[in-house]
Amino acid sequence: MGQASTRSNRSVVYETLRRKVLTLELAPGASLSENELAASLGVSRTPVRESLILLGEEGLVRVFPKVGSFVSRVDAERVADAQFLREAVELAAFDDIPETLDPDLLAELRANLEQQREPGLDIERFFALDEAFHHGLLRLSGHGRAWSTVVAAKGHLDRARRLGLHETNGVGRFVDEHHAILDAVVAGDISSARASLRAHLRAVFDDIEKTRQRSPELFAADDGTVPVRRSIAVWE
Amino acid sequence: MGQASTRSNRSVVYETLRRKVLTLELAPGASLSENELAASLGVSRTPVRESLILLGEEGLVRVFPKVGSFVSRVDAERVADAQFLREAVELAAFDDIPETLDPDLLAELRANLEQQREPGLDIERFFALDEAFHHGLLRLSGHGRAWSTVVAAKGHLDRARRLGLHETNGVGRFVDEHHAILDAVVAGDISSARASLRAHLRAVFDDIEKTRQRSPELFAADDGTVPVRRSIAVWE
DNA sequence: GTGGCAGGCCTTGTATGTAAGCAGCGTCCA
DNA sequence: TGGACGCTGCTTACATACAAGGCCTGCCAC
Repeated sequence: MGQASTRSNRSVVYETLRRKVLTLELAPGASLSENELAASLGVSRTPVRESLILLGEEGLVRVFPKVGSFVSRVDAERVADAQFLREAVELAAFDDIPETLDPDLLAELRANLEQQREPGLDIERFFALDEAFHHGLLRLSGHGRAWSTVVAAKGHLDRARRLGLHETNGVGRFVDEHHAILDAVVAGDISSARASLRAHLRAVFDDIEKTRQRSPELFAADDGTVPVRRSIAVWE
Repeated sequence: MGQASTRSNRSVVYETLRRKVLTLELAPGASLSENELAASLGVSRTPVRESLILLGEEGLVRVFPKVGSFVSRVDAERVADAQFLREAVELAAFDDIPETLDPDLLAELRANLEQQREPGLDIERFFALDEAFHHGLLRLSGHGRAWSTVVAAKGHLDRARRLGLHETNGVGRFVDEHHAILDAVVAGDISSARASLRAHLRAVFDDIEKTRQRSPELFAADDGTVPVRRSIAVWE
C-alpha cells in the first residue's frame, strides 16, 4: 500500500470503512468480505479484519462467525438510544458553561455558523459543520472530550439522518436553530439555550421518525438472522 | 485451547484482560507484551492483539507502535469525563421514568439492595451489585441499553474508585444512598430522586478526588511518553 | 570519564497459511 | 413431487512467518 504518511494501514482502512458506512455508500445489509475488502484496498486481511472488529464494537457492522460480516441495518432502537445519549450529554454540558466564554472558541463557532449560511451548501459539508458546531458547544463548557463517546454511539443516528435527507426541506431551519442556541449562550441565558438545544435535537429526531413512518423498510431491525448473502452491490 | 463453550478465544481474552485491568490486578503502567500474554493464556498472538486493540479504544491500554503496549495510567481528566458522562445519562433517564414501574424490575432492585446490606460483604461483590443497581435504574426508565456506553467510558472511573478503597470507611453510606434513591423513585418523587442520585454520584467522585489529593502519584497522567519498560510485575 | 555509534533484541504491524463451520444447491430416493 | 442428505464453496477464527523500526547496551574513540 502506497500511503506516504506514518499512519498505520489499519487506521486508514478503519476510517475509510467507517466513512462509507456512515454515508450509506456501503448500504445497510451489504456484505463485507474480508478477502474482497483486502483486495479492494490493496492490503492484507489483517488490518481489514481488525477494522471490522472495531466497527462491530460500534454497532455499525455485524460479524457472524464463520458466516460473514455485514453492514448493520439502521435499528430504530439504537437510533433512539443515541438520541437519548447525545441529548443527555449536550444538555448537561450547559450546566457547566463558564461565565466568560473562551473568545477563540467563540470566534470559531461564529465562523462555523457563517459557513453554514453559505448558499449552495453541500450536504456532506453541512454535516461536517454540524458536527463541529455541537462539538464546539461541548468544548465551551469544558467537556469537549466527552464528544468522542457521543460520536462512537451515534453512528446509527447519523445514518438515519441521511436516510431521511430527501424528505427534508433543506437544512436552513437547523442552521437558524444553531444561531438561536449560540445567541442564547452568548447572552448568558442558559435556560433559554437549554430549551433551544433540546428543541433542536428533538426536531432532528422527529424528522427521523417521520422518515421511519414513511419508509419503515429502511429501518428493518437487526434480528440476529443473517442477511441475504451477496445482497447489494458493495465496494467501488 | 480447551474451552468447551462456543465463545471465541478473543472474547475470553478480552474479558480476562479487561477484568484484570479494572481490578488493578494489572497495574497502571504495566507492560503488556503480545507474545507474553499469548504464551500465558495459551493462545496465539492474534486474539491477544485484537483484545489489546479493543482495550486501547476504551482507553484502558496504550499501544505504542513498535515499542510496546502498556496498561494506561489512571488519568484524572478521563475520570472526570466519565463522571460527567454517567451523571448526565443517569440523571436524564429519570426524566423518562414511567408512572407505573415494572414490578419484576422493581423486585430485582429491592433484592439487590438487600444483598448490599449483607454483613461481611466482599468489596468486589459490592461493586458488582452497585453496577447492577445503576444499570437497573436506567432500565426502569427504558434506557437500559445506554448503560453499555457508560460502561465503556467509565473504566478510568472504576479504577480510580478501587485506588481509593483503602481510604474509604466502608460502603455503608453508599448503600444508604442507594436506598434513598430507590425509595424516592418508588414514591414518585422524581425531583427528590434526581437530587439523591446526583448527591450520591458526587459523593463517589469526591472520594476519588480526596484520594487523588493524598496520593497524586497514583494518578500520573498519560503524557504520551513510554512508561519504564518491564516496569511492574504483570501476569499471574 | 564521557560522548557517540553500532549491533542485537524486543516490540508491534502486516501478510499468509491452516482449521473449522455454516449455507445453499444439487442429487438421489421415496 | 417433495424431502433429506451430502458436497462444494464460501466465510471467519486462529496460528504463524516475515517485515520494519525503536530502545538499550556495550564498545570504542577521545
